[in-house]
Amino acid sequence: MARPKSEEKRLALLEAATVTVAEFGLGASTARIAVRAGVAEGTLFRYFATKDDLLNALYLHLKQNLCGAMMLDYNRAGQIKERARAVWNSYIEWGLVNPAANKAMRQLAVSEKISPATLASVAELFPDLKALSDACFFNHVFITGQSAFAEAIFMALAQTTMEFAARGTDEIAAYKAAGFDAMWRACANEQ
Amino acid sequence: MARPKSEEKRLALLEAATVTVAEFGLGASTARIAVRAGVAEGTLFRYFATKDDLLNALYLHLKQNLCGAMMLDYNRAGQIKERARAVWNSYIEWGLVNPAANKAMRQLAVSEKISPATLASVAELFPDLKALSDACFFNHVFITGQSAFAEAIFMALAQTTMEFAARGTDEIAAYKAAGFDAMWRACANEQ
Amino acid sequence: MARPKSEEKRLALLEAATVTVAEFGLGASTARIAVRAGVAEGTLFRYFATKDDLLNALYLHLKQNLCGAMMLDYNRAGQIKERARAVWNSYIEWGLVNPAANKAMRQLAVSEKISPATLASVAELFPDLKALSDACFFNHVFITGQSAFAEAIFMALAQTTMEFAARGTDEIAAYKAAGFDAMWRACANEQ
Amino acid sequence: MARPKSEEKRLALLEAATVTVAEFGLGASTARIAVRAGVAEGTLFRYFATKDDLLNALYLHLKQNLCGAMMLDYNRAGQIKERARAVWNSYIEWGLVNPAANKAMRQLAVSEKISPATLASVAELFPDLKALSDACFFNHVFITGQSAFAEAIFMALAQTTMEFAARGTDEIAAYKAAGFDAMWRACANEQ
DNA sequence: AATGAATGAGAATTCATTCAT
DNA sequence: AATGAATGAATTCTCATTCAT
Repeated sequence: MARPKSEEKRLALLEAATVTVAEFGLGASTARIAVRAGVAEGTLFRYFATKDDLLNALYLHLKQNLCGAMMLDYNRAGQIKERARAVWNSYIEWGLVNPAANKAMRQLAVSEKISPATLASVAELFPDLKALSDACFFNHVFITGQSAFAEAIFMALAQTTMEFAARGTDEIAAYKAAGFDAMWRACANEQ
Repeated sequence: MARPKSEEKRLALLEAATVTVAEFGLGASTARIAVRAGVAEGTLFRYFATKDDLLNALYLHLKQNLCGAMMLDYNRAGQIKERARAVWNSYIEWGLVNPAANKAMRQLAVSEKISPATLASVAELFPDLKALSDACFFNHVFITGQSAFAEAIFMALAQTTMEFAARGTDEIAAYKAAGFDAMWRACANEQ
Repeated sequence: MARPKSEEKRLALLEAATVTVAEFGLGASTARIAVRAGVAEGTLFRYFATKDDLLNALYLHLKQNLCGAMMLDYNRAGQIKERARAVWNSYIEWGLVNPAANKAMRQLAVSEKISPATLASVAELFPDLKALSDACFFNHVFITGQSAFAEAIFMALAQTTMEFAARGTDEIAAYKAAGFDAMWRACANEQ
Repeated sequence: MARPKSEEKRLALLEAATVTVAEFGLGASTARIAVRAGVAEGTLFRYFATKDDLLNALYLHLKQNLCGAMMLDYNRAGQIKERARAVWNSYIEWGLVNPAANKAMRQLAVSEKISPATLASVAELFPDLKALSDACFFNHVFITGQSAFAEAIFMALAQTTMEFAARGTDEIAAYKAAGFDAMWRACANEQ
């Protein structure tokens, strides 16, 4: 092989896309992304055939990052509520530490650009999370036993909490706790 | 600028912008919006100096619509929980009846286009809603007594409920009720 | 109406496209064509929605020009052979006077860009020409009575003649006559 | 440049260029040609320094193929008319059997890409053909005795015949014969 | 006041060619 | 010798905005 395609460049492009999309929205130009990644514009298209491909790859990448962060402190043997709290806290912290990633992810989530295939890949990330939500909460949220609604509530509340926590550094811990309590009251079986 | 001649055209432009933004995202071109509104390309700019002005006006317009819908059945003399439920139901229904408006509103909400001035105007809409949230719930959500966090939770849960309710016509009522209960558990003082 | 779309600009664009395509082939860029026409590049696309549309319009335009030239001296009352010769001479002369047009036309003819609709429009140009070919020659060329083959031979020989005539100014008349004789021998009923 | 290693690859590239140019025109990308030839993008440029070089080599290659085919059945001892008919038939059949080659050749012929050197090389191909045309026909076509004009007429009529013959499989023989007769009437001394 | 023609700065994407491996 | 990653100029087309009518 002549030269292997560089994983480093791929990551640089995804990273550049993250901050550029966070700053300019989905209208962020491939030119700007390429410059920020330190590669030629043509190079971007060797790694991602179209801008939409890049955006889909970016969404998956960010979700992977997020889920990875959420599972870092995860203790399978812990109490259910404490496991949930650990995941919750990791989520909030990830968002605070990676504001651009979080912002880009939200832009992508409401856009029409994410393909069903990407959504399917995302859904398969970290089955532990799914097991957690199935196992420990949400039964009374919705009768059919499907936890998708409860999961969505979890995400929505976490997102809201994150936004408020991001405003003032002092109150982060307070928002984190209050948000978790609200989520727990809203969703959990056992109070 | 002097008051533009035709309020009717202004509304036609906002309506056209709603469906066009819902369909194409914020990249929707002014030409397309103008065509859909039945006016010439240049005419749009007699009503809104720039595209950003149009988007800001659109956001305010949609929020006004939504808030108006939420207050329609509002009975100031009712029980607190029933008042909250009425507002909740109105919100969900508005989203289901106006999917394009809801979608456009969400796109605008996560974009960078909405100015602080617009956000301030939106915040002042319908003080009754603020009073309701201040008066009746949420005290235990957050210590400082500011209800902004609780309001945001209300909106986030309503939005989530709407998305699920929109999927199947059968389960609308079930989602509406389950979502309200979750919100009430999460936020209200008195269960 | 604000301003009527200028026929003058349309013609300038077609003229510019003619010489630019003659010089650079079908790869001639829209930027170059617009500059040569003295309009902004964006303007080109207000007159022709796509480059292909422009090329189709150009083909039709050139064929109209050519056919117009061929019919200029046409005397419906003349002898058949003299009518044929007049058309032949007009064709050759048009090609010599408008080498860029002739060259562009040939490029377009062998390309895949010309749509069936354009070909149909071209076929309807100047029914007199069709009548001439039907009426006066070619019966013995092909048995089925369809004159398309004979017409194609006519065009092919004229094109060939034109190329040779274009080389030296002295021999134009000689080539014109020799070419016509060859064509007449090849195609006509009555010698 | 030293002789490149693999004649096989050179031919694969020319073959790939033939079908790719037939399909996409002269805009066919070198990358596509390389892929079709089963070699890497860069490899193409080890065999042909530039795309134009490739196109020139392709033109010469196709002409050689065609001329080779035309001379296959050539019987130097035969009757003049029969020799001419054999060449004619071989030409038509080559075009029908190799439509991509024929199409690519025509695109190249009208393009600006073919250099005088290539044209000169082509002109020297198969002196037998030249001898045939000198010897046997065309004297009355043009006074100067140069047979280039007659040759061009031969080619033009053959091309036209080929196009019509390619349309319907039934009438191939009929077109072949009718085309030859027309050519013979147009060009030959002795009827 | 309304129109829509005109604009030129970008937009995404392609491509011939080079060069490190 | 062969590869294919990298490049950046060029391409077609879009678009917000202006301005003559």
